[in-house]
Amino acid sequence: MTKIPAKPKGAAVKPRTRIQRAKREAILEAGLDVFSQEGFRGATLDRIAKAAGLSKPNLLYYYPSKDAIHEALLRGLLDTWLAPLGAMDPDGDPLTEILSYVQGKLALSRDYPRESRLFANEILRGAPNMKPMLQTHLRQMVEDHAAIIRGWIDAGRIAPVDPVHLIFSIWALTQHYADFEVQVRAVMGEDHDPFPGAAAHLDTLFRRMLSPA
Amino acid sequence: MTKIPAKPKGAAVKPRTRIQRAKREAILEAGLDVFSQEGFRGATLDRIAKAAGLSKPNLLYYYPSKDAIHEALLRGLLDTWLAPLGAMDPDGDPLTEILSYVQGKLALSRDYPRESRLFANEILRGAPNMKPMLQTHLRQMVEDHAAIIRGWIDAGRIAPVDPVHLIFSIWALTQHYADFEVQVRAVMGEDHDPFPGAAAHLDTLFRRMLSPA
DNA sequence: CGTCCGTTTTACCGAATGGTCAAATAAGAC
DNA sequence: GTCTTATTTGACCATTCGGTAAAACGGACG
Repeated sequence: MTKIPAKPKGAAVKPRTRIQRAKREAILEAGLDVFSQEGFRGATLDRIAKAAGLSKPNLLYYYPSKDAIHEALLRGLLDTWLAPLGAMDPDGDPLTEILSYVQGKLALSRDYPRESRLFANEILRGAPNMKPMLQTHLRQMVEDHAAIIRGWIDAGRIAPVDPVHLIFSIWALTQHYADFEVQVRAVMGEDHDPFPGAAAHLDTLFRRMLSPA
Repeated sequence: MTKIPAKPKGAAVKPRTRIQRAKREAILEAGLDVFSQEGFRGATLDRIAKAAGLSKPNLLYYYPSKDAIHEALLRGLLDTWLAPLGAMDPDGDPLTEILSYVQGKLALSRDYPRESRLFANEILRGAPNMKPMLQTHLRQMVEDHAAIIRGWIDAGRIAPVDPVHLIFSIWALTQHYADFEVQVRAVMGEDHDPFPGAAAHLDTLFRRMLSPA
């Protein structure tokens, strides 16, 4: 890489080199581990640094503060966590659309439990860093989906339900298997994988609730 | 109160006087506030003491450590949180039994959201202080209830479902309105009370899922 | 070689935190 | 009033925490 002029000197503002990108990625990975387990206040820079294989000052060379790491992770949640929410085709078969959304969300809980717990921790604290986003972005998303669902109901294609509470139900039921994994495993046994059973159960649940009378 | 011989000198071991009981109660109340909002690590003795109207050393006179307060609160959860679980009459009408259990649990979320969030925080951290209890007490409770439900299913009195996942569903759906209250309010609007709608929705949901075919 | 520049480390700082101690202060019991 | 015991307080401590400063390192390029 040849010398680039006008290189902003405020070290590590945007990931330029592959190395920087990799280290910042490692830090986010470590931060996700620690924040999702311990919550924001419980997480320490030392633990994150150690988990990322860096010294604390070195970590702070890439991210200027603990808050910065946390906020970067929360911003990342928008992609990993809320993007799959964007998929509900008003022209598709209602039950199929909803059921596959449910299964997709359940798969997220299985494959990205740390992200789910990070989000849960943030909400539990009162969402100090996400409230504006929830009140705008998420709210809009819910309203859009609710409108679609309401359309299906009005057309008699699924049984009538409150669309907003239906969406809450999907979130609650799927995220439960990530956020309360410890409880689920304590009840079902440590070696028992709860997800296949959960997938079948949720399919049954929503199918029966929504099948038109 | 006359002199009691062999009075254990390790100050404030068990609440003897009315005053002691009141102060310990105030501390638990303050601790519930702070722990449920901030999580274990986020809660500080200073904040708890201030919320309880005491100085920090005075607080530590009644409870020997931060852990002691936290553990006392978690022990208390068994009564406030899991006791209403004890009520499912195998000889009652299945749907009525389950639906009233659901409504009872939802009322808990409405009336004791701090307890729900305290529990959620503990589970999210991996339940370091409750795991043994979950694996014994709670597991047993779930198995007992599952057996009752399975009996109802075998008798054809409700539609077949996985009883354990059914119980998880009830917990997830009801606790969601306490633990994710901020999100619910952000989506529905701050002034909108979600609980009436939730009650109706959950009644519909479980009724449709469980009504025999 | 030296120099430049991004990176890493060592040493450190001030504030916060969980907790202690001993002295001061209520609060009965007699 | 006085003795005893329970309670409260202020001063303090060791550790941890988030963060800083500056020096040392290391590779790319002339």
